[in-house]
Amino acid sequence: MSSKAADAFKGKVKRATLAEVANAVGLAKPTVSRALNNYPDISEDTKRRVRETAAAMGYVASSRARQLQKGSTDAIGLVISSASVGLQSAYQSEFTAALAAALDGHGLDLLLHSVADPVSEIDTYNRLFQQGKVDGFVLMRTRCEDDRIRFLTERGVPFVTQGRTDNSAEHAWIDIDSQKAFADAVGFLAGQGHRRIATIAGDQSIYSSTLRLAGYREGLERAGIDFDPELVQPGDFSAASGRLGLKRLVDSAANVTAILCANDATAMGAISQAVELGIDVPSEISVMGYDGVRMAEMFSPPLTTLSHSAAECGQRIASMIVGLVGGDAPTDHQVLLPAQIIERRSTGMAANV
Amino acid sequence: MSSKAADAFKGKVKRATLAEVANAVGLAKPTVSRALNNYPDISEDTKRRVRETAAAMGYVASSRARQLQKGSTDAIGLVISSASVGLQSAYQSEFTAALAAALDGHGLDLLLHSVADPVSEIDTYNRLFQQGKVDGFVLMRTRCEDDRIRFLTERGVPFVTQGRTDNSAEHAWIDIDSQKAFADAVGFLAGQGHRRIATIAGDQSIYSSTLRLAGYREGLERAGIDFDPELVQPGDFSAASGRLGLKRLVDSAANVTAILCANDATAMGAISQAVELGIDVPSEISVMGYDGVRMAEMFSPPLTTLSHSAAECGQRIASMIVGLVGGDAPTDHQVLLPAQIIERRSTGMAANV
DNA sequence: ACTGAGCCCGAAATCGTTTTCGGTTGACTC
DNA sequence: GAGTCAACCGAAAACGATTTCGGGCTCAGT
Repeated sequence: MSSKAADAFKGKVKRATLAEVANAVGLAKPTVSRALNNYPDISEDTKRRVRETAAAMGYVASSRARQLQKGSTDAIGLVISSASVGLQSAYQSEFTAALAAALDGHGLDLLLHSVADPVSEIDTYNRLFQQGKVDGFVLMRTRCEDDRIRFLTERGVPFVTQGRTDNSAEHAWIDIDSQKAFADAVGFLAGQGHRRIATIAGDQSIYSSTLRLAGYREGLERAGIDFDPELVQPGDFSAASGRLGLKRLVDSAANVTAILCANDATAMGAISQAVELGIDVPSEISVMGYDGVRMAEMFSPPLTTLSHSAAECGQRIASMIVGLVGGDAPTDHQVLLPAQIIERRSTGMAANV
Repeated sequence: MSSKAADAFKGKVKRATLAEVANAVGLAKPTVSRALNNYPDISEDTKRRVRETAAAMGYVASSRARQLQKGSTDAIGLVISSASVGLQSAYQSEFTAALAAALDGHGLDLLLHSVADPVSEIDTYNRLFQQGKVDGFVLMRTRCEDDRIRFLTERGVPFVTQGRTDNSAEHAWIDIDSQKAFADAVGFLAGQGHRRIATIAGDQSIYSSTLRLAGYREGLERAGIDFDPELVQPGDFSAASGRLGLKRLVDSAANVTAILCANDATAMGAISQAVELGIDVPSEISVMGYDGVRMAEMFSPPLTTLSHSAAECGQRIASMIVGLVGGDAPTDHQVLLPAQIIERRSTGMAANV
């Protein structure tokens, strides 16, 4: 039964080969190859003839063979760890989709590989590249000291990170200026009369989290507000950490009137906790997110957040990686993008001063 | 500058080849190949020796060359259309992550390809397979009459769909029993005293939407409630359609006390609209979702929904596709999974009877 | 000592492209 | 009319693995 299916399958799947096309059109393989690849030393007439028969035969060049010969893959790798957030995060998946779309524009595919065990992460990068499955990588969620980056840099594997690191001078990266964004956000909240502005931070091993925190302090300083360590709650980008953070802030009776969250998920968690505690957002407490995920708009109340374009980020990364694979120096590709405040209804004027 | 980088890159990236390993260990290529692939006709001693030197040299077989010879790719394709939801939907991305993780267990990679223009969708499937970039496909969001399915079936390309279609007897699929799920949901709501139970449907060109609607009617009938077409709002799985649907239902003064939404995003949209309209959920109106996305738990109020395991779905699909690529008949792989009600706080007893 | 059976291993072909390097043509010069 | 130069095209090698086929060994059996 199943072997019959296999036979049928094999029968139908037989692709035309270059040699067959060459034979049909009465030319040699190399000629057909060059005609199809539009080489200048083939007459227009021949090209046309070749193209026609090739099309008629439904010929599509085997990328396997082509890759073997040319040495490149036309695919770039993205490894997500199923243990941690991976695509679970709305932002990550929006970004991934944008990236895939942008890569398509360059004729590249995105090879998505999930790794269960964080320990074997490096190994996966190595294998994927050594096997010749990808020409380079895109790294998400860069950590302050990121083993992956050291490893890839050492072997000269092309990659671009989304987010900087402790030694981002050395590699290609694209990042959102989250420090400025957070400073702006604090300024925005201060402008609404808030003085007791708390933050629920992200995972501090992620470099960007430290930047966001730095931006928070910078904004405070600029607004002439003293920094109060009590108003900094730890978090990990999860909605759960938002819930917990808000509860702690409320329990601490620190008179917080506004909370700046490390990302939108955290903000949503914080709000949902607030609602449960009978605290109104924004009249009693303002909550602000970061990332501008699609869902934020539909939340109740719609989330005030700092937004940046995942699409543009994807576009930029795509052309960066193309450049890198082409031999550009990593240091030639370092891009900082701005984020802007999107005011919705989770923030408002400070209540009691 | 950049050429220097390219040189450095090329220098570092030089992989060991089979011939080199063979040379180093003093054996012929085929022997080394078979030793590495653990063929029975190679002595244990030789295998060990080969493995050791291979490891020492950091040899990793080029999958390009291997694929060319063996004819298979060890990758399966997932094409998302950037125009429509794609990975934007929380459920789709959770599912994608689960799928990637499950495929990894079978030594397969997931090739993610984004297509901007829906018209070129079929063409993309064709090219990806013809080029030999993938061994098969996973299709998400199957439509009632799905061109992709006809196309792939005709050429005997292995694929499994997530969701049935009008002629799902012919192909491999996995699906959630959304019809039963919706019938159950209606029963659940009826059990809480609701009689005016509305639904905000999904895109009716998606097969599953029709099933959900059928389940809704089935549940109504079973609960002895008359079907009222006025209580069926059109939608498209978006939060926006949830907002609109709720507004329409409220405006119609149809005394709705419960709304069953096509998916979680729609439910969240409906709730956010309700809140804006000053309608309390669930005391004035109960809202129920479907899919059980992670975010639903953190919503305010936490969403009552119908949940199914994306992880299991991914697992099953992975082994199905492996079977299909191995030559199994598509009809041998058809799986229906149940969903179960997760009661949270967006639903409650009917208010005024 | 000779034969046949296993056990190991190697030579060469193969997968389907692209590249390198020439080799025909014909037109065009002087 | 020999020589030069383009313009086109083809033969063979290359990419790096796997598979097919067959050939040395060793060792037991007679």
